[in-house]
Amino acid sequence: MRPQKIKPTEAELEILQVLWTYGPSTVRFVNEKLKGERNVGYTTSLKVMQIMTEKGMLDRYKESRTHIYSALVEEKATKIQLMNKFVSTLFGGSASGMVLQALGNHKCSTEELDEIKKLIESIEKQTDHEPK
Amino acid sequence: MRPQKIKPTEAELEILQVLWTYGPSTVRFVNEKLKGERNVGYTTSLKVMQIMTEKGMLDRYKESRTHIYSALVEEKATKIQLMNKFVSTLFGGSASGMVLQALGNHKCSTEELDEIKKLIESIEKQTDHEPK
DNA sequence: ACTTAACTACGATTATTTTCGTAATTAGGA
DNA sequence: TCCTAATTACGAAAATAATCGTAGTTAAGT
Repeated sequence: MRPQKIKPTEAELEILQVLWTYGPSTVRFVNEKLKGERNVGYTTSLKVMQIMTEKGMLDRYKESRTHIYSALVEEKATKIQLMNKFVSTLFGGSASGMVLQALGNHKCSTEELDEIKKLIESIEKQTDHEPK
Repeated sequence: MRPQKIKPTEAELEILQVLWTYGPSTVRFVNEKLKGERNVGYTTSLKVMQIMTEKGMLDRYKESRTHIYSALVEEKATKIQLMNKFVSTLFGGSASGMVLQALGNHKCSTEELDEIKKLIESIEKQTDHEPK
């Protein structure tokens, strides 16, 4: 009953990331951004984006000679799904297990840590008042 | 300068997960576990494990007619590396960003949340006393 | 109208990963 | 010892992903 199985490849994910961050963009723009990270040809990006469009991950419209592409798959839903898979494969489905690992091995600012604490407290409060 | 680049494929990761969880195992055992999740043939598992051995991810020794395989790549280090990549691709390198997302969309027990809080506090304490 | 630069379409190649069939090997029981 | 069932080795096909060259198209400026 779920909307659809979203399973972007590595290359597709990079492109989605650009579109999510900057909004609807041309192939040229996306490719420039990707080239900031690694070496990738223009037609390579073009091809992947065409395939993504076929798959229904992207939409596009023509503006003058170029196409403007935009993401059809939603950022939040996609990340949640990828994280679910990640957590289930590597941490036996335990989100807290992953969180402990993540916090233990990344530098976080005090502000970030505070934000997490706040979230935890709000979750705990909810649980108290609405025990389901 | 790092030991090596660990980049297990999906199938390899599943196998590592079994070996990490249950310790040194036969192909038969690993394959049974995998079949609990999805359909996969015996020789398929065998082949992947042979390849992993070639790559140096697994070691094995012969016991009677069967081989006993064990993971050579360390569980913690591997997970950390995979998480780093995951966080950097999907959350712009912000671990706290991922944590917020994870906590917001998974069910965690009160105990788990408390454990996370404890960790955060201990990190904050460290930062206070050893400002680097 | 012509030229040019940018863009798209598309096929094809390469690389990687996953899968499995088949033959050879081996140990244990009849 | 011989048969059988389990196991390994190996090659190769199938599936998936990533890459790029080339040809054709288009619009903008001259």
